[in-house]
Amino acid sequence: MLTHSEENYLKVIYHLSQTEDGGISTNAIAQKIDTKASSVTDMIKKLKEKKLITHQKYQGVFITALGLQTAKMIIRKHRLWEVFLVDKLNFNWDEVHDVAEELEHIKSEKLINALDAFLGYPKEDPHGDPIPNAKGEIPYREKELLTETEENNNYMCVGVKDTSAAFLQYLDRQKIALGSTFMVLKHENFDHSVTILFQENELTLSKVVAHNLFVKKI
Amino acid sequence: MLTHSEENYLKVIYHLSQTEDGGISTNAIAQKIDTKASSVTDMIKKLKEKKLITHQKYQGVFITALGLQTAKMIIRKHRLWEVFLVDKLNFNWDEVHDVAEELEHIKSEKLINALDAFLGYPKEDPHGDPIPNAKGEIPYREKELLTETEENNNYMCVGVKDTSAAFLQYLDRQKIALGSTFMVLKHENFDHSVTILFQENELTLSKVVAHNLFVKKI
DNA sequence: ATTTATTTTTAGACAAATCTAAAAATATTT
DNA sequence: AAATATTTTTAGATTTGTCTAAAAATAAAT
Repeated sequence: MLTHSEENYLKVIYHLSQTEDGGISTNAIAQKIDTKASSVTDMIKKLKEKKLITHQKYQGVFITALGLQTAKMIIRKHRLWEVFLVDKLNFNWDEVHDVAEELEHIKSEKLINALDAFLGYPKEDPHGDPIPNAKGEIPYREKELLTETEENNNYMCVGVKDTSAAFLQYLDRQKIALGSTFMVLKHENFDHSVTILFQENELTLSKVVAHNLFVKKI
Repeated sequence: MLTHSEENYLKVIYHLSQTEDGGISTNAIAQKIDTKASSVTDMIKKLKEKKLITHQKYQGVFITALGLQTAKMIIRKHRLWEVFLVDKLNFNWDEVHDVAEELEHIKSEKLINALDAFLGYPKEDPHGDPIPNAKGEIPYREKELLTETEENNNYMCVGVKDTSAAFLQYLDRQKIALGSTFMVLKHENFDHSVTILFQENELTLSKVVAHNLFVKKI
């Protein structure tokens, strides 16, 4: 049985493991959790003790198979709760993160599986991130960043990389939501902005925006 | 902002205040929380510091107006989550307590009010306990213990005093649920058992059972 | 009204999760 | 390859919530 704090660390280590190849550094974890490196070192000992990660001094952290499975179950809970908040309680997608961050620590397998069924076994959360099933399997969905797209092709928005309220609210103002479709007109070499044809209007998205929007060719 | 532990203590103090007249003793709290009197003394200092209770050494604890309102909001959350678990996730009424005990600490007013609306502003939880509204008002419902009833009158089961899984499962086996109706046939002087006519059968309930069933004359 | 019993509080300790400051190990630079 | 910089760990302190054991206050009983 893990504490809230242990679960938070494990989740961050899992996410970092997705993009990093080697071990995860103490500093990388500290930065994500917004804590001091010394606190991370302490927590590493606890997670290692519980066989969720491997670690040797001054080398990075590696997540174990047990850690991986455990992390996926936490992420499963987080994302299912997000779906609940949006689909059932009419939260906006920029309002769900903090509450889901609390709800993900509720310990009841029956609860989360019943919630999954109640929601109709959703495959993705409100930000387009995949929801692990009860076994920990993560559904794959084709997607690429808007920055990687080809001109004169049609795409559908299927996810966001940055899930900050600021970015999501920006998308709201542009009327861009998951499921929105558009044609990519032009990649601007100069500033890497992307101009799209969306709802009969030309819309230019900055490099930062384009680099945080996941799309799929249609 | 209160910790989980502070909220648990406050809730217990609230419940004890409902039945006790004078101040709530350290020991009474310790027994309910299943902890040591010294731990209670420590926590009393914290709750007093936060103006949720008043207390002077060796005298009992009294809950303040602020403490009362805070406690009601915790109970509101607990009971609304119980309704959610039973109505939406098909939990049985004997399975909801522990999970609701965790869920009640989730801190989001928006969440709880949205949940309330989603559930259709229920007045009572699955055990027949009243749910405080967003203002903290508690709907009153007429009820009495089965032990207090009159023979040859009809009653409806409207609540349980003991919410333990053991008692609730006993009621399940007898097919007694909230809303069940029956006629009280006989109060046995000898052992204070109560015989009722329920679903065309005579059923004798022990004093313990009868003393934990809330009913309403119909 | 003393003595005895119970309750409550205090004092000191411990585990969990954090911090600061300093030491140790590793990386980087010239 | 030595000097410098960065990262990581250790050591010791703090806060929260708990505990045990002893002291203090209150309640009960003879």
